[in-house]
Amino acid sequence: MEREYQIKKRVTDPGESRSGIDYKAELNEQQYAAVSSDPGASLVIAGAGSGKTRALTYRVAYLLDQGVEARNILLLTFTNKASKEMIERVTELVPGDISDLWGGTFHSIGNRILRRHADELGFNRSFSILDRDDQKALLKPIVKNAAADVKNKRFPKPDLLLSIFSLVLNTQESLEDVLHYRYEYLQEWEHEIKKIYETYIRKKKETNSMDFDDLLVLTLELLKKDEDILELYQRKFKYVLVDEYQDTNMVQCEIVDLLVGKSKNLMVVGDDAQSIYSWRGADMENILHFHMRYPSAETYKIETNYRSQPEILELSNAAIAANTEQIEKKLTASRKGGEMVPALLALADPRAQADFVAQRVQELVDGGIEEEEIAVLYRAHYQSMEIQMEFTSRLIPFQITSGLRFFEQAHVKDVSSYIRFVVNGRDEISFKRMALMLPGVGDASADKLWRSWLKSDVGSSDKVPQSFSATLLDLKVPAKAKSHWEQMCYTLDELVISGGDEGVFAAPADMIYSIIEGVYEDYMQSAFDNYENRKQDIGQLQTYATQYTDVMEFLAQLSLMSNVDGDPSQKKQKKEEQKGVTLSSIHQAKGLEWKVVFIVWLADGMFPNGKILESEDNKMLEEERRLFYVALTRAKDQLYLSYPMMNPRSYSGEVFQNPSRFLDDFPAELVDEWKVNGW
DNA sequence: GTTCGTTGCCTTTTT
DNA sequence: GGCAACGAAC
Repeated sequence: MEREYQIKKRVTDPGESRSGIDYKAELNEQQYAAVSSDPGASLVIAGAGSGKTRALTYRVAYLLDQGVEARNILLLTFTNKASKEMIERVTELVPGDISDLWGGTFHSIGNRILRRHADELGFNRSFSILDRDDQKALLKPIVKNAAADVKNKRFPKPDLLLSIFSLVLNTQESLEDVLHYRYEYLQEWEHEIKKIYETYIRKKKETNSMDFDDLLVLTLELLKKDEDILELYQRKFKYVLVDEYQDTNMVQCEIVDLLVGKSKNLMVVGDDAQSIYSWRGADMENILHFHMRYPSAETYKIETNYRSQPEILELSNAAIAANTEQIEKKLTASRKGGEMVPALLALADPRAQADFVAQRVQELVDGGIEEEEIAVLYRAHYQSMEIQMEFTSRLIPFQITSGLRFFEQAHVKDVSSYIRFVVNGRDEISFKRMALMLPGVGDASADKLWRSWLKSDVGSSDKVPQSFSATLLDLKVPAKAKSHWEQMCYTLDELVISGGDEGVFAAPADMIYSIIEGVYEDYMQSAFDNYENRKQDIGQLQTYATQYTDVMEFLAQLSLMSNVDGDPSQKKQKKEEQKGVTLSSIHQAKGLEWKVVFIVWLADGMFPNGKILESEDNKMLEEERRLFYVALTRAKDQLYLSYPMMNPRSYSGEVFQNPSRFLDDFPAELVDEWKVNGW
């Protein structure tokens, strides 16, 4: 017998909120308007330091208070760090459990969706994720084998090719157009590049691997292709919120539009003045023309800056005013001024600049400012060299958001290659990485081994094998490698627990243990001079892995999480409260703030970047200026702008440098010029 | 086929 | 000044 039964939605009294938050009291008028806006589409333009994150987190709380269920909310952010922070803050705000809320970066949400439906796209659910290094490893042999002219010295390097491919995917332009409009000087190779591109795509499929761009592009493809799946997610995500909307690209924008569907309950938050990712395909048009896609959208502006001294804000506003393309808004300071006028310093050379920064930092610290409240920002990582050296010799503690991420270090990738291969038997890159660690095995032998593996019954099946050694031990390896090879095979066996007709994966942390004991410790000792440090890193990786029971989730996390966002050492760092002065690229400093900020290398050709000046592309120069704006608006109390007048190491031969043209964009009286040692 | 040493090249920003 | 690509010897 059937019986109709309905679960009724609990009705909440509109006057009383479940969390007990007094929204009107805790938010300013503009914030409140945005947070309490009606369902439907809304565009929130939130200036630097205006409490953007606050608005977004309160919006989520507000929705929950309105009776919206957590599992019906999707919160898209730009970095893992931002998503973590927001979810933590929402958890503090509302009483209920919000673990059902989907929050994360576009890439991680894409990964989550693709893991469920990869087979629809010709992939297996255990697909590997390729980082830049893996991509290069995959692409290199393709370029080598490509016909004709690739031997030519001027033929683009794999790195450049990958950037081009990435742009193609992220802008959804054709390869021909990208070459034509952005890389005119490469057009003569169009035919070869196209062939390489096609082979690269095919190879990714063959090896059951996706690169970062695929996580977006294939998600979009899936949603476009399969109406049922699209509907499933449209029904699930009744409310979609997007942070840093000014930095979304075509693909991300389309994904959002599709997911939002007919309900159109979408809130996007951003600041066009802080759009700094166009080189990654980000398109400011998305935010500038939001109302064209959502004609009924309400626009909210949040224009009170709580962060900076008025002197700093005034300077920032003046600096960005030189840009033509922007949404009109006027940021006003809520803070009182008078502490300090921003300083401008011309130093003799990079060493003198480092000297100045270090000495000033010491004075500030002696004056009672904590090191954690100070940051040194620069355009490119290599510009931090002299400062690192100076800080080190003066024993000033610092933490650096370096170019290399924790998970991208060779030894971490070595260890994970064993796991990746076991999980995804078609992962050629990982297999070869393992093989190349054996003595006497080079590219050629690795390739041979790989092909024999593929031909074997086990290797050609998508099932998880119960034993690797049963197949791999039969393969021919160079005599030198024999004993190591056997050891490796038995180690791989340990990563799988034999179950019914298919193997079952061991826990990630146990896998790492087996790998260290079985093969990697020996290898590490022979291959690296700083063996001890690396061993510690691997130990950290192992500790980190204990949080995970699902290997695939663990691997995805390794690929998607960057160092800055939250590497495994973060727990340790938290104990020490992120010790030291921060050295960071401006891109990575986005969304953060410090009491004291130094911006260094403000010389033409360094910042703005020389390549951009050469290109004479005004759009790119404007983006560069926005980057400068982002840097300026990180400062709360004190701001120091400096540049070296000479750069002896400049490889362009230009030893003397001009001050950055951005310094001409504001009236001179907005800064104090500090004269150092009579210069 | 692999490894090691030399030359010559080029330096942005990241999920 | 670092790394990739190339060429020469094991």
